[in-house]
Amino acid sequence: MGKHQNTVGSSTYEKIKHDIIFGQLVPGSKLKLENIKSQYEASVSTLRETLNRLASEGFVVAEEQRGFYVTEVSQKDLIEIAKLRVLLECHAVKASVESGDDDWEGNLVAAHHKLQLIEKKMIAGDVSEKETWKRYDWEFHLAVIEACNSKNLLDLHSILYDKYLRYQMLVFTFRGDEAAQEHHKIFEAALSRNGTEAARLLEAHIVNGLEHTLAAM
Amino acid sequence: MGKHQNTVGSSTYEKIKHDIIFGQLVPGSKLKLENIKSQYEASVSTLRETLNRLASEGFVVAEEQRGFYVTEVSQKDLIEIAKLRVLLECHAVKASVESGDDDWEGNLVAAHHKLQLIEKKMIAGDVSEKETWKRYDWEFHLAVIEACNSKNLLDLHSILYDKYLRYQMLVFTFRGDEAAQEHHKIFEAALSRNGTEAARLLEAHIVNGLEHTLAAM
DNA sequence: GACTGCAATATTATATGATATTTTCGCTTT
DNA sequence: AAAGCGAAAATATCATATAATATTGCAGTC
Repeated sequence: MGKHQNTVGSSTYEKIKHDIIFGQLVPGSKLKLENIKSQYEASVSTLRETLNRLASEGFVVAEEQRGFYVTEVSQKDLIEIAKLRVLLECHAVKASVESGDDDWEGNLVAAHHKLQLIEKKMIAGDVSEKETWKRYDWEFHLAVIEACNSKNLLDLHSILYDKYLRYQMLVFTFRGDEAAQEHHKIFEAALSRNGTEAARLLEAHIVNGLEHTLAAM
Repeated sequence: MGKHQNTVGSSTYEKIKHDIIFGQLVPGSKLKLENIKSQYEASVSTLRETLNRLASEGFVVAEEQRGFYVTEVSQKDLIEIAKLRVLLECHAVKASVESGDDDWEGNLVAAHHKLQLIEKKMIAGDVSEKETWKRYDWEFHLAVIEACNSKNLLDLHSILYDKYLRYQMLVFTFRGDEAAQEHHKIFEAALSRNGTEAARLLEAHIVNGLEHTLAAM
């Protein structure tokens, strides 16, 4: 069902964002329009649209009359992002387990199942599908909070997740079995509608990931 | 001091954002490039850059190959935004009173003083400086949380404040003395480093504003 | 001889109008 | 009515012109 990219604009947006998150575009480097023009096969106007969008989201820094730069990384920034993710995601999970319906449960079960499958593969040593794994991780975390009933909250969370992901990719190391077990516990708490417990587990999960990443930086 | 933005791009960004927040551009209306081109005196490419930025922030909705629209308003959306503002701002104020230094205190005192001055004028019946009043309100709320030590948090809060402000402008009615007293109490709690109390007062302040706005919608 | 300040030059970002696609909408035909 | 077919309108993209910044080279100074 490969969703085909319609416009040049949206596909370059996806590509550049992907390249920032997955480290192909190194933090702090300058994005000279003429250079990236050939690399991403789009005109300057299209690229400027894209870079302006990414700047609003914080993946790119736009300096007036001086061009665009890939946003720098720092331990301080990572800590801020992790804390915000805790704040938003824990709040969201409580709201979500309160009002999640059968569809929500079904979706959550599916997302958890898929995540577990790929985590088993990864633990067994197959690291070939790093990006698929991260997509399933994203889908699981989203599924948990999706019934929080706030589009605004989900939108903010989505950007924070991507920023956090960028740091994880920067120092890529697999936390393996530990993370898988945390996911499973979060899943159980959410499904049994224990919002407080789910939030507690989620916070621990994010903080553990943070410390793992900080240590590797 | 009035720092002047010199590029066409940044000044049209400011103008369009202002016109959305202050209701000159009505919710849901289509932003046809040719039309707004003459209105804002910028080329289509420049306008597209601007509209893409505003779309990332949520003030504009971009529909692929179908153009741009001013984001719709709804009671549900307002409630979501108010709740998020409570979540972020209350978290921030606690962190801020923990680590605010003398500069922070000085800034806060100044911001509170200016806000009180204009609130007195407004209560006395002078409604001519609506925008100045709102700027001072913003500066006060920012001053309270500014020492929270998280640029990411302040950035998110800034956008939420503007979204909330848009709803307040939509149904403009002055809450007067009541809001002024709330501000004063928040100020006192923050200055005496009582984070929990400041957060409690802040939440009440935002919720009161929300109810006031909802009732008028 | 190295350092500072300044002007000429090259590079880069910004802004624009023109062109190519895509969508929309009215009209015809079934 | 519903489907199919253009013409008109709007969006997306591009190549180029303009304005700003960065760089280079050269003089004058310490």
